[in-house]
Amino acid sequence: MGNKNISMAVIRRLPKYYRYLADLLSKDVQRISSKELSEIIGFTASQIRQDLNNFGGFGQQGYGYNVEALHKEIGKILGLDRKYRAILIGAGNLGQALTNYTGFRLAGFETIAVFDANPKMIGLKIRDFEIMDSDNVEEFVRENDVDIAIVCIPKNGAQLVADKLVRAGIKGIWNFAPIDLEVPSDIIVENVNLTESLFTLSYLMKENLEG
Amino acid sequence: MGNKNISMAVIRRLPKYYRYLADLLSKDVQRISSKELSEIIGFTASQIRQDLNNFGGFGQQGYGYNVEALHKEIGKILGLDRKYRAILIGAGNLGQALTNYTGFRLAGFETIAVFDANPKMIGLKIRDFEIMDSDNVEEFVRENDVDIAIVCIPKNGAQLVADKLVRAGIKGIWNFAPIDLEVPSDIIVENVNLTESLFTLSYLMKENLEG
DNA sequence: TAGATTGTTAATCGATTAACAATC
DNA sequence: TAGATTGTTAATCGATTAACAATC
Repeated sequence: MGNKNISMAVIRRLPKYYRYLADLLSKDVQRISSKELSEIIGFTASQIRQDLNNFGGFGQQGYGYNVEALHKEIGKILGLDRKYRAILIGAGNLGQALTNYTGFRLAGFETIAVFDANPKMIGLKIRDFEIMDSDNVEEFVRENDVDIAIVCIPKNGAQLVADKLVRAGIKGIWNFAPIDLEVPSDIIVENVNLTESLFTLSYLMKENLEG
Repeated sequence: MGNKNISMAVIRRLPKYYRYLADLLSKDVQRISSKELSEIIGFTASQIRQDLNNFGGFGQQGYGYNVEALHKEIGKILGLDRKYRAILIGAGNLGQALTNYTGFRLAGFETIAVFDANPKMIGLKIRDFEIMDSDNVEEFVRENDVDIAIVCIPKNGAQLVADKLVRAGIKGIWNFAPIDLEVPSDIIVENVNLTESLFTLSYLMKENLEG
């Protein structure tokens, strides 16, 4: 049962709800009204109620929301109760950082292999992973149950790797290459584009300095 | 002369225009119409014309846009012709990756110092930088001309560091800590929240699998 | 019960798209 | 000139906010 059309604007607010609810939970806050939450999270109370009601009536009139229950519900909505098997492609600086990134496991993602195209890297170890040859990634995805690929390679090779992954049956890509990958519409791509973020910062800095 | 109110939606599309125009330029394409650009970038032609006209009339009726000129103009709008002096705080995996990230210099950002709180890290070298003690960051910002700080530390210490930076007169923060920093409204904060990105991917994967 | 706060409908606002006169 | 395409105004669409009846 996929949900009726939830807009990306709503979806991208969900992790924020989850995070603020976890904070409240760690402070032993039992319940919270949309008004109180609005004050700490910075969305309007109205928006909070609208957002949550896309997924169900989690609150109670006159009471508000139970923090623990809501936190758990949003976790479920985000799919954090699931396990996804991931491979990482591109064991450069960023790739290594992500391999060691613990938030990854907390979200239910488990890295099962690491690949690189550089012969000097192949065979070296990152955490428990012996770096494998990128040439074998298609075969590996075919023969193992891989849900997502984390793509951390320069933009030149990225589309080619994406094509391989798609052929091998990958379901999602967490893409750090500064390029818009072209994939069939049933493959999920979530981009983290540091260049775009940096350019945005540059723009805002410039505007701010000029007044 | 700051621009009339440009929405964030428009601003976040600018880096994409810049990137696609660079691609066209590298393919020696001289001119392009909003319709042609729309086909490769995936925005509507109407939106492209609206977006660009926020900043000036860069096109010519009956002709379209000169690729090189437009690319250059957007670079200027993004402030890529400027120099910003940056420090990096938190020399862990991600911090090291960013220190070595070349796109950074291409955008006009120059790293001038690297800090870490871990005594075992202090004194070690990353690229040309001897890692300095985070305790000295406030003093350093005060005494040197620092425009932005790249914050790559765990969320616990992040607000405290941000407070120090603000006191010392920082103008912008590129924030990788998974927390919403509270800073005065004249300080620019650009967030890169890997956890939120990952949770979004998890949500979309789940929805996709469930149909 | 009275007070509080949700869930939900209606109103507003802003962003996107369509249309077309201006003009190269 | 005729054709193409912009710049810009108007129309549409979608997202946010306001309002309030339902109800705990």
